[in-house]
Amino acid sequence: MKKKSSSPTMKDVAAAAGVSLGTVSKVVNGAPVGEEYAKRVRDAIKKLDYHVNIYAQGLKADRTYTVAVLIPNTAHPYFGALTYYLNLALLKQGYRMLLCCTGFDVNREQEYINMVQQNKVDGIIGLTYNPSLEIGENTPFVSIDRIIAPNIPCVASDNFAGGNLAAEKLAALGCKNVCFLRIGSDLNNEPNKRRAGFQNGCAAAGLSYSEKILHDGDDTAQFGAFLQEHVHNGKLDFDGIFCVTDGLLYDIRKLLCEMGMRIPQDVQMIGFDGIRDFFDKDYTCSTIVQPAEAIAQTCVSTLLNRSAENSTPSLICLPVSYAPGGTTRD
Amino acid sequence: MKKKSSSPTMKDVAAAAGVSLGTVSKVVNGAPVGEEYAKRVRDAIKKLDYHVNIYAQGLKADRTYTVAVLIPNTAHPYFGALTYYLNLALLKQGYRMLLCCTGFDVNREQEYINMVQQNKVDGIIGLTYNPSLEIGENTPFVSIDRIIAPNIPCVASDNFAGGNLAAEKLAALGCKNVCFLRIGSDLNNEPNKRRAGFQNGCAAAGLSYSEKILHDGDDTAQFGAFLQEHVHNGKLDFDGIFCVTDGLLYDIRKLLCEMGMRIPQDVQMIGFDGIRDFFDKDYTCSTIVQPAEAIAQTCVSTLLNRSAENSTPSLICLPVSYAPGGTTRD
DNA sequence: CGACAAGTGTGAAACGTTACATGTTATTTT
DNA sequence: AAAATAACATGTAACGTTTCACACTTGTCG
Repeated sequence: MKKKSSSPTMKDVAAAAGVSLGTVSKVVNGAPVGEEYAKRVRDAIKKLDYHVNIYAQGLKADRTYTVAVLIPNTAHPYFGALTYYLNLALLKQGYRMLLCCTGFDVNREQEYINMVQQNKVDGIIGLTYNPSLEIGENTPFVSIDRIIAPNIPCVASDNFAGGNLAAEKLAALGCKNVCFLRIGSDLNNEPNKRRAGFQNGCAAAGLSYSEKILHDGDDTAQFGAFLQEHVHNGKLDFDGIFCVTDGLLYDIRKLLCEMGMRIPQDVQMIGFDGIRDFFDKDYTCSTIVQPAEAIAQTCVSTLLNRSAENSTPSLICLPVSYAPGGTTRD
Repeated sequence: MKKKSSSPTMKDVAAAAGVSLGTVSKVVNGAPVGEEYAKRVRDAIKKLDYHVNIYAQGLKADRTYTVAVLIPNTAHPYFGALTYYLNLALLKQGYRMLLCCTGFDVNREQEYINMVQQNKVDGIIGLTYNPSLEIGENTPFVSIDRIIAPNIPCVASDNFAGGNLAAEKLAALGCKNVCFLRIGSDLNNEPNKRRAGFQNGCAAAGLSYSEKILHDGDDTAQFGAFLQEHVHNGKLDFDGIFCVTDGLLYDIRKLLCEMGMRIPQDVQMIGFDGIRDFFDKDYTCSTIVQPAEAIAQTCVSTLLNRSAENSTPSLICLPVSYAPGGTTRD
């Protein structure tokens, strides 16, 4: 017995419409076909509920309508949001998304890239940390937040402007002594420009600047020790803190609360990312908002148009904005 | 000029090893091959850096090593974590993951299912809300948190036990008057058993029980109004609150803080899901922890072994646990 | 009126793999 | 020692598309 559930093929459509295989293919792919034939084919397609087999298509045409997305971990709200918007933008363009979570593991990043290249995806969008990633010439790649090579487009929000904006806001909110906190890799990636932007803004506004920077693998308890050192007469030396991400802000907020500091009464805090609550409504802290949806859309359009215009800029910066979220007095 | 970058094919390997195409195929697929030949083939594969073309394989073998995952929105921490662990579990089994974010849209759920079925994925893992989902007979499906049909396995954590555990913990922490808060669809899905479990636990521990339940689309401000009604002489009627998810807990906590209530001094709160902080270390609130990693692994193993043993139970419940996270006095 | 071009349908040959029927050895049985 | 039987390599026919050379129809022009 023949498989009942097997989908109809182009051959079936051709037979039903009384035309040849090639004609059906042309109709499916929008090649010029006489109206009378085209109609017969379209009717047959509808009647049989025919859909092209992407594996046959991919084999023949080297075109798979599939894009691989490399992201560290979807469990992090910002990366999760980025993934969601990438999925949406790809869907809108008729592309499927192969998700590859790298878990911040530089080896897994490379393994995934090798894997998806053999799988002949149409392109890769990656937020990676491997400083010496090897990407095949034949697979279009768009990078997020990290400049990998001159010929690989990088999409990021304007991190320098964001850092600058945080300083301006803290100054406008009455802060005098501010502090920058960061943890993360020391790569020369875009988010690390937040610090320079913040320093620039502090200098312009005449704010007193301090900082504490930890690296991957450092014990975050060092932030607690640092903050303790800066308490005098029960008061914190800083009246404003800029955290490199909202995630870090949560942790620092917890530490400060345990130290008896009130937020925003005693210290005002600004984070970076723009993470929102469960209902996607309010921001969970005062924050510099990255335009996640715009970043995702830009990645997708850059990737899909890459071959079209070969004058793609190597860095595309998208504007950030400020949103109050309870950790500042506005 | 021929495409330089095109990958080597089985034919190239066969030529390099001096054997036939079929022999290479056997080696690749683990069929019995003479050791001498096998070695020649393995060497050639390594030398040419050959990898099978999954599109040719999928076309011929109807086996694609790809699983589609339907999830509402990866931007939500719990769904994001589930996605991450699913990705990991699938990778470990050699499967690729096609991500399909449905945005809680029942129509998109159905569209995605239709799409991935035509794309001949090997199976689907879905956390869906459409009460009348149509799933083709030929595509294995494993459902999360929702019983769709008797022949479709459902993986969920033990929601009833979790609700019960929340009541036990609140009682042990000294609560007398507790309240259950929920918002969401009214589907007969597994998470909705949290309420019954909590009621059961309250009755067993002699706690006074109240509840406020909102439905999809309701204005969450109603929770604020409800809580305001239950303030007498500046004190809240409840000394313990069980929120149906951690996400809801965050919002309620924010409301209570704005009302001047201190947590956990005035009210103790327990959520459900087990969302952790940015560094995957601490819990962000006291919570009933769903074993996200175990759920993901169970989904994958159930899906991949489904045809093997056709005696798969229709509901697989995984144990939950309690974790303090600052919103209770422990 | 014959030739030529433009437009468009047709059939066959790929794409890289797997499966199955054949061949070819090497090994065992009587 | 001849025959039967393993064991395993080979070649070929699919799988469902796309593409390309070719054929056929029309219409146009000298």
